This record gives sequence, structure tokens and C-alpha cells, in this order.
Amino acid sequence: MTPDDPLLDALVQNTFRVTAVLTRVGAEHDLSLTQLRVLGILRDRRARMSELAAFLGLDKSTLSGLIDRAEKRGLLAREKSPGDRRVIEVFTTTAGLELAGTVYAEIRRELSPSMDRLDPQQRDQLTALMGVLLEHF
Amino acid sequence: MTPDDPLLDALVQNTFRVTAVLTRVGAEHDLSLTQLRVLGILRDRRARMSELAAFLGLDKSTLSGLIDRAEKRGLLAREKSPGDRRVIEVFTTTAGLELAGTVYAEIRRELSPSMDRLDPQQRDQLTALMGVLLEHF
DNA sequence: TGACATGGTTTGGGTTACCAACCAACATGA
DNA sequence: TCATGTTGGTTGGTAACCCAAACCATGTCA
Repeated sequence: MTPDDPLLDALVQNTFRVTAVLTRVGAEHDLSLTQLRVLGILRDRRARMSELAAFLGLDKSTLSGLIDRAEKRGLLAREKSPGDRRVIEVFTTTAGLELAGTVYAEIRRELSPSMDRLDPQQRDQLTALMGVLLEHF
Repeated sequence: MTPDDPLLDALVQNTFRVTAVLTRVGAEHDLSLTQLRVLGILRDRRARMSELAAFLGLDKSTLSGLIDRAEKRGLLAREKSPGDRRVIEVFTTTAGLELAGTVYAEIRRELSPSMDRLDPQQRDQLTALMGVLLEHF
């Protein structure tokens, strides 16, 4: 299915695998992959629209609609920045934070069976190796 | 951004990272992530519609449209199965195969800088560890 | 043969995504 | 200070993606 580099192949397979889990668990709570991601990012900090768009690699107009729907559902809220009144900051509501918590717990539960097939040392190894891949993004 | 399990975190980060590359490279050739995946699957075998849908976790109606567009572009083709005349098999055209080749080569090129930060032994280790995660799907 | 199951397509509606055009608020320089 | 330009977000238009429901054609089985 993918070319003959075993590492690249494993990487891509794993990507699809994790994506499938994220998508499915998200869908069970009416969250798209992107919405789920936004919720994850905003779990521990607020962010301005443009910042989010850049980080997610999305057009700002795409983000507008995305935040619109999440805001209508009461998961996120917008607030004008006092410093620069053009800027709008987004942050999670209590409901949003709670949903993020349960969804990410479910994701962990879904992926645990796989991860538990590794002993602690292997888990550390794998974490470290993937960390190297992620350096300098 | 994601919970406090370092392995789970690395896994999710890596997923988004690879997805971004796949999406971007695909987009440069007017291929969505899913189309790119279909093209990848059909590189070395033909498959029936229902088989593809199940494998990708998509509704059959979704796949119909997907294949429609790829067929119109001349990348894929449909063929009635002689055995069971309800069944439709899909396979890549020469153009599709060629496009798949160049796209996957580009993807490899994009991810190489990261992967090359690992020495051969580490690459093998990483491949093996991810292989364990992927066992039993 | 009649009832049911299977494989795909079509239709309708919501979401995601891009682009272009737009408005409001800052920033800069003459 | 005011004209020009830049930056941050939103709006409108279009296409792709996705699901669910309804549908048609073909197989299967009692």
C-alpha cells in the first residue's frame, strides 16, 4: 500500500490508525477531528484566531466557521483582546473543558490495549524515538 | 495540548505531523487525504467497492463519489466482476499509478530529513516498536 | 417462485476547506 | 494629522467530503 521503506510505511500506517481512533471517538461526541484538536489545544491556554489558524495550517476563514459552531454549542467562547481591539481570543468554557477531558480519556482507553503490549522500557524507547522525529518539527 | 501520557502524546503529535505532510503534498496534486490513500491501496492490487469502504471506514455512498471523481480524472477505473455481476472492482490506470508514484516519492522526500536524524539501528527499533502497536490491527 | 440479503448508486443535508472580497482597527510616514 | 498601507476576522461563494435513507439490480435460499 505504501512504498518499500519499512519505517515510512509504519509511520503512515500508524498515522491512519490513530486518525481512525480520533475520528471515531470524536464522532461519538459530534466532534470533527479538527474540532477535537482545537479543544485539545485550548485545554491549557487561550489563543487568538490567527494563531490557531497558523498552528493548524488552516485558512482563517475556515477557522471562523469552526469556532462559530463550537461557540454555538457552548464549548468555546470568543473575547476581544483589550490591548489590540482587532484581535479575538478563544478559550474553552467549562463544558468544553469537561468534554475535552472525557474525549481524551476515551482516546487513551482505546489506544491502551495497543500501547500496553509494550513493556515500560519499550514505551520509553518509542516515546524518545518519536520525539526525535518531532524535533524542529 | 494532549494529556499527560508521554507516549500517547507523542503518538498523537506524530499523527498530526504526518497527516499535515500527506495533506499538503496531496493538495499540491489535487488529491485529498482519502483519495491519496485509495491510490496508495490500489497501487498493487484491485479491490471491490465494499472492500475499500470497509477498509477505509467509510460509508459506501461516500466511496461512490470518491471513485467517481477519481475516475473522471482518469486515475482509476471501474470494472464489473464477471463472477458476481453486482460487484464492481476498482483499479488504477497508468496515469493513476504514475501519480501515486510521484506523490509517494514526494512524501518520502518530505519526511526524510526527520527520519534521517535516526541512525539505522534506531530506525529498525522504531519500525519494530510501531509494528507491535499495529499488530491485531 | 417469493422473501430476503448483498453490492452500488443517487439524493439530500451538514461540515470542512479554500479563495476573494470586505470591514475594522492598528501602524507608518509625509 | 491625515493618507496609505497592513493586520485580524468575518462573509459569501464554491467544491469536496461524509453520512443516512431510499433505491435498483443481482444473488441466495427456503
